[in-house]
Amino acid sequence: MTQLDIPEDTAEQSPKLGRKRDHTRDPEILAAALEVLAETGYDGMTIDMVAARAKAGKATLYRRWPSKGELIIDAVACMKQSGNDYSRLPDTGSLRGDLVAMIKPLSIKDSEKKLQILAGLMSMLSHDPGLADAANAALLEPKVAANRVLMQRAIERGEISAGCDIDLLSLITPSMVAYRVLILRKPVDSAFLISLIDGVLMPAVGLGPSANGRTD
Amino acid sequence: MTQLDIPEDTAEQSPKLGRKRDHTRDPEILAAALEVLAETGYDGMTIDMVAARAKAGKATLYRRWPSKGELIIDAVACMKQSGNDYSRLPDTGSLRGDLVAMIKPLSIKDSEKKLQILAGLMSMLSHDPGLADAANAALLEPKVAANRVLMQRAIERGEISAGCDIDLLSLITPSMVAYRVLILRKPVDSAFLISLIDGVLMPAVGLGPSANGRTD
DNA sequence: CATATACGATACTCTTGAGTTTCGGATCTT
DNA sequence: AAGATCCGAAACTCAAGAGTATCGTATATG
Repeated sequence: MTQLDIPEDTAEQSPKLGRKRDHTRDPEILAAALEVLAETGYDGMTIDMVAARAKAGKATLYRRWPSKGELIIDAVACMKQSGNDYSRLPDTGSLRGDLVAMIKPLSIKDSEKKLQILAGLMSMLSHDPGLADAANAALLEPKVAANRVLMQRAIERGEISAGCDIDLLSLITPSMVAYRVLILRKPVDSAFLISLIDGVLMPAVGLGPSANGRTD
Repeated sequence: MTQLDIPEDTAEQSPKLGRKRDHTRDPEILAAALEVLAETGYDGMTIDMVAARAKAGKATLYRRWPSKGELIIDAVACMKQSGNDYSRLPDTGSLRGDLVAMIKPLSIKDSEKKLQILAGLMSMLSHDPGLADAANAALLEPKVAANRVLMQRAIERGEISAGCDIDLLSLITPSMVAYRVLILRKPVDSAFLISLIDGVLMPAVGLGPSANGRTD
């Protein structure tokens, strides 16, 4: 259990004899598992649901993964690839500009889907630390890391004080978005995110209402 | 379903004839349900577990609640009474003093227990809005409301600007504590909470590092 | 003491879902 | 075309848990 690295993706064993091809269906199956997981939660989700969603046979899933638990661990771990791409971050010259540039409808939808998956796993996180780390690494940490990089760059260019608690501040937006989506069940819009930037983050890094290039 | 008010607590019907007493066991049973819920989550929890924990028979639970779902709805709704008492809030004269005065080991333990209960319910909140509202009202909103009152008083005494987004700021501590407990699974200590107060909340309300009575 | 009621324990039914097996058909290799 | 292998569908086994029913007991009333 709790094997989180993904040793096989494509081209797993040596293709010996006449068979169609290797586990090419894996991506569809894992995507189907994530969809069902987001919709019904881990306990509500059944293997038959995943198989039907992927238009695959239940036996196919069990030929590939030993159990339901391993399947979802694999599915969550594989999320690190899919979803939003945080490898090329905006660089507008100001921290506020960078943070605002991160607000995109696609990014919001991606966050909401990831949070639904997280909600489906939540009750297991306390009992399986490995799954908790994997879920965090795949679902939340990418966004947190992006925030951290933007703030670190702002420190390096002398825009904000080096005394800021970057590790703390980079968690604020993700945690507030999670609260709003999962608990309050309100939509996340750019107005909410701008409020966080201007009402919380900018003051916290020492850039008060008059210390930046806002036009409002 | 989703009947959230609690019409009976003690003295429910007219005691007609010779029976021991009415549903005096209700509090123990509901407390047991909350314990099991926090430990195993809604789906992992069984009626037998709750009955055993409360040293009651399974039939007793079904004589009192029609289903497992109704039992936990009742249990969550009844949490509004128990737990920390936010009716008498500190009044130290300064917002920072009030916020710091709210930090107590007992309050932290209470929050962590409530968050475990929340985690156990999380996957159902998307499918049952009534349960989501009840869980929020019982588990998180009391603390949020307390924060809001403290900030509102700071506005009224002229300590902070009336332009602060109090409804937003009062969510920061709860959401960050939830993130830390449920996702990062790190302990909540006073150092973390002080960091939030001094590194996030105070700057956001316009009380920078030199504008308050801190001695550090 | 007699009676009625609520309780705890336990045995029971019934549904659901995890995991297994079987089988016919499709596809790739040779 | 022949053979080997993988796949999807569906029938199957098995365990667990929700909810029900029964029974002996304890207790309060009268």
